[in-house]
Amino acid sequence: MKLKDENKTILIFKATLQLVAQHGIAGISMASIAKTAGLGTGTLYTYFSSKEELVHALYKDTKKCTGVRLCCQSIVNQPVKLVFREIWVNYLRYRIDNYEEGLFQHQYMHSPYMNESAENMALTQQMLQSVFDVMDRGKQEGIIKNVDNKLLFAQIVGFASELAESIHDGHIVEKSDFVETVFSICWDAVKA
Amino acid sequence: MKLKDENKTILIFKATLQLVAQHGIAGISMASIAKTAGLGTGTLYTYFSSKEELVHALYKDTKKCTGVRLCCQSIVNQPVKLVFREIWVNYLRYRIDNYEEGLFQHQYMHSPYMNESAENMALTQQMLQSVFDVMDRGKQEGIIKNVDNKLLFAQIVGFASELAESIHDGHIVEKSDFVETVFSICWDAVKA
Amino acid sequence: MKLKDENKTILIFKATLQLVAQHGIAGISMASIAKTAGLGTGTLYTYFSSKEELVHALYKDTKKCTGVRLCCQSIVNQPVKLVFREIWVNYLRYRIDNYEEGLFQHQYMHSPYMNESAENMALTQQMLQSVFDVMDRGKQEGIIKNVDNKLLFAQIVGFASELAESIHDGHIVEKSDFVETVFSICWDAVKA
Amino acid sequence: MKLKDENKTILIFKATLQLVAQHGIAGISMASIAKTAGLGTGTLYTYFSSKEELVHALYKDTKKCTGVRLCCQSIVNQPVKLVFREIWVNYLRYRIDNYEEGLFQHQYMHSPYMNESAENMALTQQMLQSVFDVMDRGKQEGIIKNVDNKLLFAQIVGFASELAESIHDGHIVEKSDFVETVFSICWDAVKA
DNA sequence: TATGAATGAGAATTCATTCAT
DNA sequence: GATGAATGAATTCTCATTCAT
Repeated sequence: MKLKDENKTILIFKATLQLVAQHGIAGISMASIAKTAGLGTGTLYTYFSSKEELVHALYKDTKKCTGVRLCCQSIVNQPVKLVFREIWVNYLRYRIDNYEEGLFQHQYMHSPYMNESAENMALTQQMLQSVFDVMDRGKQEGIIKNVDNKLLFAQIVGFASELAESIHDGHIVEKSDFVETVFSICWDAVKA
Repeated sequence: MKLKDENKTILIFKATLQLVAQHGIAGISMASIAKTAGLGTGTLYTYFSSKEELVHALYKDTKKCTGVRLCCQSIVNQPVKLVFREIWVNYLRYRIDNYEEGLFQHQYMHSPYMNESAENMALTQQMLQSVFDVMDRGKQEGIIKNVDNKLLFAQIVGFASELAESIHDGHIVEKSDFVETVFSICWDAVKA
Repeated sequence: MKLKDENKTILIFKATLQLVAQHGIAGISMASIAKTAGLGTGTLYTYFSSKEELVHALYKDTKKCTGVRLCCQSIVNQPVKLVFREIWVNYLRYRIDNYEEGLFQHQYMHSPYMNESAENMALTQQMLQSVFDVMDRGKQEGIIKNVDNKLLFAQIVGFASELAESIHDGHIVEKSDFVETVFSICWDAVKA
Repeated sequence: MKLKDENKTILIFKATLQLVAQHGIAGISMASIAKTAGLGTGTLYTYFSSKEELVHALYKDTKKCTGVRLCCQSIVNQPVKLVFREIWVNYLRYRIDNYEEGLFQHQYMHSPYMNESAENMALTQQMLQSVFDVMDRGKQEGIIKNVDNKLLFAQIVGFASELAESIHDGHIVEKSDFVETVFSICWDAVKA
């Protein structure tokens, strides 16, 4: 008896992300996913009961990864700017290196699949909180602008997203001082 | 594209944007566009020879609008910060008020339709240039960071996009000092 | 503009009945129905939203026909035996001449489609009542067995069904005195 | 069909009959049979080389049982009415108590599986003959209608079938005098 | 020109059967 | 021998496009 292969789930996820990056969420078909993953079409249904379920599961999976990347407990007590830098650069790195996931998440949220279940909402919220915590500490110390966290958050996320996209599209090329430069822009935006 | 009735073209564009906002570019069908526009399916083919052409035409149309909004010739000789503010706030306003168009453009660029014809490339470039011009002037005057324009551009576009999206999703609510606050963040990011 | 063609519904029903007679309810596919009806597969969905709906609609349609055949208002005041004979022979004729419909109804009732909606239940009940009425009159007149109507009904329906089936299968061949003979059997069964 | 475990064959037959009763012959899948029987899908193929073979084997099996029930050699020399009653009541009992088998047989005969092999034909014929023999004796004794045996047979089989079905569906409820009553109807139908 | 019924290619999904364990 | 994961052909259903009215 063959056992269900955890590995295959990853294979399917990878194939799906790749196809979404290439053709958008509109451009994926179960047939193309199966082919890309090197599986039979029927096999997909051993792991996911429908295309919809596959997409939802993938969203949850990538979202989980995003969260994990941002939360860096180890340095949480360091100076605000350092923590902030650590978090943001981590996030930026993640968005650049996992462009496909970011794109998928964005497309998912504006797709017929969008359903942002309570569960997924919670994941997002938890990710947000760790950033808000640092911001609040920065405000108390008077080194971060005293404005709605959400506005600051929009700035840092939007900037990172746009950078990742531009790099992916070849409009921006990473140079040696890239991280230094973009973080200085980011920090100036949020600092008091 | 025979322009039998300019009015109907607008009707079709509006219906398409609305549907893309609701269900993503993956979720539109000629039937649903026709129904939403209050037309027969066959009628769409009087105005566009195919679904693809419709989507491309819509992209070109919204892109043209974006460009028009950003280029404010009248004040081009005012102080850099003023011009910059004018351009960015205009853009932000546009992204907020025409959330559907922004979303459509983003989905288009990462979809099977993406074909970013030479013509569309030129449109984008032209839009960019007007912003780059101001930035260059600001650099000469020493009031804007002396870094790659594309990085600064990523910041202002990414921020505006994220704000528009957050407002649309109800995560951020516009208050009286909204524009003031977000522009101060934006300016701090780019200023020297 | 082409108008929806009532004729096509009949075409589809006929094709379906024919295929059910040939291969059973298990043996019908939308493709085969379309082909038999001389239509495109997609066309079926203009008339019925799903295979299931098609099957339900056909059941309702054939059931309605059955009811109409049995109710012969014109002779309802004639002597019991005459009315009874009229009804039963009509029914028998119907079952023989519309073997496909009878088979379909039977298969429907024992199929994944079986859902016997309240509406369909009502149709059946109404058909039953007209027979029960004659039986009751016959009992009052002392010429029909004083037993549960349902038992007598089982006899006349079961006999007719079996005859229709045997004729269809070629096991029984109708001779000149066929109706006379089978009705005498039927009447002896129910008469007091 | 390797008979590795006679027990499993029965398990499979039972599961199949149950599923056919629930969902019709159209509604059975190897997966559902395996699940209902508490076996793996692959296991079915140890006992039957294909779904088709399984269905044919089941038909043969139930048909064999039917035959056995009807042939009651012990009383074959008793008075005609007694023998006839014995056979018919046996058959009725069988149809009521094994409703699933009767339904399966009927669906089988009008399904894509219907192939009524020579072998199965012979089984049916043999069953018929034992009934025809009694009828012929009854005719000689002048106590049974002198009409084509097949017509009389249609009556007794059709009646029993309909009764079994009505009881199964809850339309008829067996009371203490049930057998007495229905046999009197049946006998009146065939008696001279 | 406007319409929506008709079409069939293509997408999602099911399922009999095979095969590795 | 028993199992259930893997497979792909077949099935249901969707949808861009055509065409009769």
